[in-house]
Amino acid sequence: MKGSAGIVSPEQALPVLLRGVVDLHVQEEFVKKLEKSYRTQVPLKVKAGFDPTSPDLHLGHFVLLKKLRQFQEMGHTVQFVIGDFTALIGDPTGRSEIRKPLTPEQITENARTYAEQVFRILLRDQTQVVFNSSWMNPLGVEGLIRLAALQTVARFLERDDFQKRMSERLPIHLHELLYPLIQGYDSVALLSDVELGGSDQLFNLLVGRDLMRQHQMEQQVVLTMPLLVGLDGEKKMSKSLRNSVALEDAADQMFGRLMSIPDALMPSYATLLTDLEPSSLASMHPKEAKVLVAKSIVSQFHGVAESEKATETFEKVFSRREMPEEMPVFSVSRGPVKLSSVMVSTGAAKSESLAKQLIRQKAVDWNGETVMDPFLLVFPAGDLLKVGKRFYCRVVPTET
RNA sequence: GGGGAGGUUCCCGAGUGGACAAAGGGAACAGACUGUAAAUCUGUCGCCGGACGGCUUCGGAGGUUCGAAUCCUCCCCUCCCCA
Repeated sequence: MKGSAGIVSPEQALPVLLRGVVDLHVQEEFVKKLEKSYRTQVPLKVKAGFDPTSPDLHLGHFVLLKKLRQFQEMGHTVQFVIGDFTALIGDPTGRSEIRKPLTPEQITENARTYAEQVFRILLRDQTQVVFNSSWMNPLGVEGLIRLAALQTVARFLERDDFQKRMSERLPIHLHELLYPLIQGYDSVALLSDVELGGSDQLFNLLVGRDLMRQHQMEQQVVLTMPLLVGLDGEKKMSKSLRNSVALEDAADQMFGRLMSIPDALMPSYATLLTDLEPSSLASMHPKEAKVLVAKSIVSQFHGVAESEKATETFEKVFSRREMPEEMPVFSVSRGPVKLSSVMVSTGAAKSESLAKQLIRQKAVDWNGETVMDPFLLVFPAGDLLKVGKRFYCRVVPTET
């Protein structure tokens, strides 16, 4: 399935490439580009930008990455833009948050970890990683002003996140208006054929089209993907809302977190994160369907074997409430020690007060028995500690 | 530049001299029930401690008070109207 086996025909490519897509501007142009590319066997340049604002990518990003990967499998090239320049601004899309500017060190560091994570999914030889500072810096103030002259304030304020902020009397900073301009200019600099983004990016992406036209270039086709709803079932997935699943998560953890999504999320997860047919899942028991989806997602990151194993562990630990086969081992002073302090040193609780609180809530098991005494003293010798539903470990005395 | 409104704990949002670590809601965490779903019920929810108590919070810095989130002064930030 992978590799540069040439460009695939539009008939074959379209159903895959359009799966899950929200907006497509403009269908005819897209088909035309695909046809031309097929005819000439020159890959399309498919751009997607990422702000190096947070170092951890999650499944929300994966929606886009997966789509990019599909383009690659159809023979096209990805332009992976790291918005190191744009990061100075922070995308105003969405909320009222005003982002703090990142230091250059943070940006470089984030960009580096990005690459690591991204190439779990994207094909290296069909990916061009670029930093937008490399053309934004040379542009200079004068260039920026010329760019700004191409768009109007009315148009930039018309987008509904700004409208909303205005009606809620929240600040809009001048530089935020510049954001779409810069993102759009990336497309000019890169001569992109297609730009992909979240559906909330539509405005930014369309500005790209506009700027290209104003630069007498062939306009990019714009394609948006839905925003993945987070584990809470309400808000979009984001790390700061703590409703996300990180691409770096271990198989077990990833599987478990996916099993906790509300049923209502299933169809969209299936469509956007797997190649499963959502309609075929509808007739299944919701839990079975969820297992299938979770397994399929996990296998894309950890392989089939690992995802099978994660499924089994999950069934064992949570459905049958048995102990997992593998668990971390911590060594602690040989005792007598307060259980509460053991909990702190194993990371099960942040402080002894909190640990005792958990004990009072009957959340702590020591060797399979619920602990009732917050002041229990223990003599660790390979004992089993369980805190809450998820924390398991074995505690051994330190050697010396 | 002029006039008005406002900045409270993770978020929203009460509180206008003591009973305030600060109502209420949300989020989060834990327990019951389950399919680690949803819904529901219960508990916890600034930090620390063998729980009495101690320490740090209400934009910032000072001040007045026995005592301030609440009063005064200066500063910073935001919103609205006018120019």
